[in-house]
Amino acid sequence: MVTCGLPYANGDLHVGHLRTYIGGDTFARALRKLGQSVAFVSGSDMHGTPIAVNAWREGVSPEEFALRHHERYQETFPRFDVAFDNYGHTRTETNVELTQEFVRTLDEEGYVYDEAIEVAWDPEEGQALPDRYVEGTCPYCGAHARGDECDEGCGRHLEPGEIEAPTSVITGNPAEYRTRNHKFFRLSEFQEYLGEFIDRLEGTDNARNQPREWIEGELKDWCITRDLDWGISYPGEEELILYVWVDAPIEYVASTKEYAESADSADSTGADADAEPFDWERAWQAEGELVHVIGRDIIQHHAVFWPAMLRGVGYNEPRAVLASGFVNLDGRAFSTSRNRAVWTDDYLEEGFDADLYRYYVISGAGFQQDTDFSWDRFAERVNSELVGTLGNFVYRSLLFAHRTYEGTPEAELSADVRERIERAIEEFEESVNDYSVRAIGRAPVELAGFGNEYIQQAEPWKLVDEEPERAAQVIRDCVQLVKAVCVLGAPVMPGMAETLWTQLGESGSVHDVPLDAALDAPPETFDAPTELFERIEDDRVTELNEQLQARIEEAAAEEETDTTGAGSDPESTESGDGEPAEAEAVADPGLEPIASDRIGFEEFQDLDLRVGRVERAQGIEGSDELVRLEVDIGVETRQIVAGIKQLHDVDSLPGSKVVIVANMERAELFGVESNGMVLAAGEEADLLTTHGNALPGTTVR
RNA sequence: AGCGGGAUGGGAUAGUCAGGAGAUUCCGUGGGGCUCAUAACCCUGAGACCGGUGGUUCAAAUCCACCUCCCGCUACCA
Repeated sequence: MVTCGLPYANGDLHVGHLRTYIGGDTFARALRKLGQSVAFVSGSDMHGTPIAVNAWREGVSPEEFALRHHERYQETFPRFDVAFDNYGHTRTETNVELTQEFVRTLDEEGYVYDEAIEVAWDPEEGQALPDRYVEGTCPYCGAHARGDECDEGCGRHLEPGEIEAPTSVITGNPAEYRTRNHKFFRLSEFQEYLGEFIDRLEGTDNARNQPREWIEGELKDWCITRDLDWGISYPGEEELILYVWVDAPIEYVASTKEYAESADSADSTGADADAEPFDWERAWQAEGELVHVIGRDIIQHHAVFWPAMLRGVGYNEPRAVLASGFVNLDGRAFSTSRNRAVWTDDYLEEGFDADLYRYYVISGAGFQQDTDFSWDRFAERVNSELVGTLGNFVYRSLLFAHRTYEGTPEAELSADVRERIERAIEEFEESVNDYSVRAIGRAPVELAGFGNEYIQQAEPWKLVDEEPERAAQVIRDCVQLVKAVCVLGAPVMPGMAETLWTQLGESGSVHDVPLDAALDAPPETFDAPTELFERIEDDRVTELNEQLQARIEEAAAEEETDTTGAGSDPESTESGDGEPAEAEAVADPGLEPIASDRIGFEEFQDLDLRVGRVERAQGIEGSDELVRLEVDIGVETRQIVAGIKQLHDVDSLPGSKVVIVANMERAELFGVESNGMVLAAGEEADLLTTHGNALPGTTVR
C-alpha cells in the first residue's frame, strides 16, 4: 500500500504541492519494478471548516465547492503522470460508511468518551465558531488574535474561551460561549504502544523524530467531533460531526476498497499477472505493508493520531511514513494569497512535459529536505542533465545504431557494461529499500552519464571502418545501456520511458516489465530515434521569469488597492514568508564616519519613503524594545514593528507623524509581521517627522 | 522555551543511521580533445581545513558534549 496525503479541496494546486504526489507515484512505480504488488491510492479531503466557510462566502454549497476542486485535482494528477489506482474523496459512500464503522468500533472498544466543553457561538447565526473563526484580543499580550492562537502578538496557543472580546470572523457578530457535548478519543491509552511504534517506524527521519516530543511527553485525549454541519456524522448522533482528521485518513482505506471493487484492480497489480482482484482487507488487516507519503506539515497526524486509530480498530500499523520537505519559489515560500506561485496549469500551459518537473523535484534534494523551484534552475537542470546527459546519450547511441546496423548490432554484451548495469540495478533496489526517492530518480541519469563516457572513449565512429567488430560491440553495449536507462527511468519519467521503449522497437509497456529487463536483449531492428527532450533556451527563461514577476506585482497591486481587505484569509498558512530582515541597527555611541561610497539619484529612488501617521501602538510582550505600530500611510494602514519601546511612551505615540520606508521587505520580528520600517535617529530613536502638514502617504524626497 | 530539520569549494546538492582510499554530482570557471550527438559530449586544472570549540578513536564531514546561526513544529486549521 502506498498512499499520498489528501489534498484539501479548497484551492488550486501549485507545483510545490505536487512534490508529495510525484514522490509517492515514483516510489509506487519503483516498487512495482521490484515485482511487488502495489496499490497506490489517495483522494480529496472534502470536509472541515475552511471549505464550509469559503463555500458560504461564495454562496454555494460546501459540497459543490469541494467537488469542483476535487474534479480539478482528479484531472491534474494524470497530467503529471501521477497514476493513482484509485482517487476518491472523503464524501463517497465508501468513506462515509467506513468512517462510521471505524468510529463505531472505537466506541465499542471503549476508546471514546463524552465530555462537555466550551465553544464559541454566534448567537445571531445560531452557529458554532470553531477555533480560527473567532478573533478577539489576546489575554496575555493584548494583541489582536485568532481564536486558537495569538498569531499577531505573543504567538501563544489559546484554549477555547480564553480570548477576550471574541467576534465571529464570518459575520463580525460578537461571539459568546456555550457548553457543548463532544466526543474524545482516548489517545492517552496508546502512549505505550506509540512509544514502541515510533521506534520501528521506517521512512524519513523527520517522521520518526518529530512526534517524539508528544509521544514521550504526555498525550492528551483527542476531541474528534465539531459543531459544524459539514462532515460525517458521529454514528448514532446525527447532530455531532466528526472532525475532518478522523475521516480524512480513513479515505486511504476507502480508496483502496474502491480500487479493489473496481474492474481494473485485476490487471494492474504489477509484474505478477495473476488476475486476482486486489484484496483490500488483506492489505489493511493482514500482511499488507503500509507506506504513507505526506508533506512534513502533517507528520503528527500520521505518526500519532492515525496509528492509534488503526491500532484501536485492529488494523495494520504503518510501516513507513515519508514526509517531504516544502518547495520554495526562488527561495521564499509559495504564497497562494499573493499569487506568488507557479500553478500546475501554468506549467502545463507552457507546454512542458510532466517528466521534466518530475525529475527536477525528485532528484533536486533529499525527499525530506526543503528545496527550491526557479525557472533558472529548472532550465539549468533540464538542459544539462536531461538534454545533455540522458537525451544526448540515448539519441547518439540509437541514431548511430540505426544508421549503421538498422538496429542492435550482432555482438555479445561486454562484461564491463553488464556489470555496470547490474550495479545500477542493485543500487536501484537499495534506494527503494532505503526509501531514497531521490536516488531512484537519479539512477537513469547516472547510468546515461556512464554511457556518454563509454561511447566517447570508445569512439565507435572511428572504429566502424578500422575495426568493425569492435564497433559493433560498443554499439551493442550502448543500446543495452539505453534500454537499462529506459527501465530504470520509468518510475521517475514515465512518459520519457514509454517513448524510448517504442523507439527501441520494444512491444508492450515498459511499466509492465521488471527491473531485470534492463539486461534483456534489445530488439534487433528499430527506426531512427527522435530527440527525447528539448533544450530550454535562455530567452525563454527570461520570459518565464518576467511573466511570473508581472503576476506577483499585479497581485500585490490589487492587494494594495483593496482597502476592504480586512477579512482574514482562512488558509493563510502559506503566507508566512519570513524573510529575515535586519531589525533597526542600533547606532554606536559616537558618530559613525560618513559612508565613502556615493550613490546615484536612481539608487536613492529605490527607497519608497512616505509620511505616515501612527494610529495605534502597542508593546510586544516578551520583547524589551519592540513595539507594534499601525501606521496610516494614506492608501492603507500598515503594521510595522519598531524597536522603540524603551525610548518612548508607547501610549503617546498615536497621532505622531513619522517617516517610513514603505517598500521595505516584510519581516517577522517576535512572530509579528513588520511591513515597513520607521525611521528614527540614534540611540534615542528620535523619530523622523515632518514640520508642515504633509498628509499621510506623501512621498519623501 | 522545548522539540525536529539544516549549516559541506562562488551557487546548488550528496555522503552522516552501519567512522577509514584523492569528499559526490550539477552550474560557473582555466586548459585540452572529439565531431556519432540537441554549440550537445569527453578529458584535465583551480577552488571546501565539511558552522564553531572541545572530546572519543590508530583514524571523525560521520560518534559524544557544549555553542552560534537559519528553517519548521508545538494538538479542538487543513
